[in-house]
Amino acid sequence: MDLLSSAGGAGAAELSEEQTLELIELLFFAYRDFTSDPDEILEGYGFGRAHHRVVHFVGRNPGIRVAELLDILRITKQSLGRVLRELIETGFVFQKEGDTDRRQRLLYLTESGKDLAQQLAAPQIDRIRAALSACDGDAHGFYRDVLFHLINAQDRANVRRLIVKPE
Amino acid sequence: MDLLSSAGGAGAAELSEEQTLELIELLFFAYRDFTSDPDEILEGYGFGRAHHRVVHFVGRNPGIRVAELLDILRITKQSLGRVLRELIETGFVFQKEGDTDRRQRLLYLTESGKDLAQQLAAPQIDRIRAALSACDGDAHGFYRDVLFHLINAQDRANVRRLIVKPE
DNA sequence: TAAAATATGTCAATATGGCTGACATAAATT
DNA sequence: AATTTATGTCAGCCATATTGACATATTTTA
Repeated sequence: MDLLSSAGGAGAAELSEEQTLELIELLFFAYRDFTSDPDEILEGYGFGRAHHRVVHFVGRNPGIRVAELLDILRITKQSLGRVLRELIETGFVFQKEGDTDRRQRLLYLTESGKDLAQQLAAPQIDRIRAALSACDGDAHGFYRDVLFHLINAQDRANVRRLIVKPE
Repeated sequence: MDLLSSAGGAGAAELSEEQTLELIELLFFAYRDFTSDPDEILEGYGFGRAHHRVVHFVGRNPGIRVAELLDILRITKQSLGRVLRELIETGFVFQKEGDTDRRQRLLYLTESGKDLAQQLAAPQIDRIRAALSACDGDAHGFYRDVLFHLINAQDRANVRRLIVKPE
């Protein structure tokens, strides 16, 4: 084992500032291009990135409460309100009263909403698969672990619970 | 704090749609938190994320041309114009006429600009170092390679040239 | 040299997606 | 019965992006 290894990782010394800045920039460029495909599709519907996020998370979490969506997106209910109203008016999302708590407005995608979600996800899925195919070994595992640890420590448990779906 | 058991490998089969969707969501959450630290700092200056991007890329590429900055940010010159003007008026950026081409307005950070860039980068550097320390082995290399391959293929050479600095 | 292309800047109008603050309603909890 | 919670909405504001048109200076080209 390397004598200079850091405590947390398994043998990796701390990155230089230069190396870290490269990663900062790579994340910017990757995110820029990653969002560009759905952005083009959304234009055809008169929607923006905010609609994409709502459609995505409602699609992945049918029956999600408004409060939870707000916590995911970290925006105000006023901001979400407009986007949600548009998605409901145009028939991509619908609301259902909560079973146990009738104050809740549980959110679901309509069939059109599911189609849209799939259409938006497709190019991103392709892009990720292509990127991982171009990398060696367990790139998937490492990529996933690094992203996970970039999330605020106090939010990681919530995120894991949210994204990992039981079979 | 491991997320999932990882069983990838070289020449591994394509990721399932479910696995890919998890990566899509992780990128969203990682980016959300990654940008939150500088966002707070920027507020104190009355700046936004657009100012951050300009300060960052001018700081990393002293003497960058406006056209190249536009290509990096993928925004219109009108959008850049306002942000750039504010940064110049407040003394964080200055322009210099190009040596060979006097139409060019080469961009540089002032000392205040360098301070600001460093201040904005610091929490992101810390966050990346902490994330990589929490991961095994060559997480850095894999993370870097995946991000690189998420970039549009036709842009990768440009990005590499831009982010890798000669010693 | 004149014409065209390039690098940059700016004015005006518009759209999206955030924000704060205030207030309202219905339903659950205390 | 009073309070809290979950949600919605009105109004106004701000930041950041857009398109289109036009201006200026400079370089390149025919």
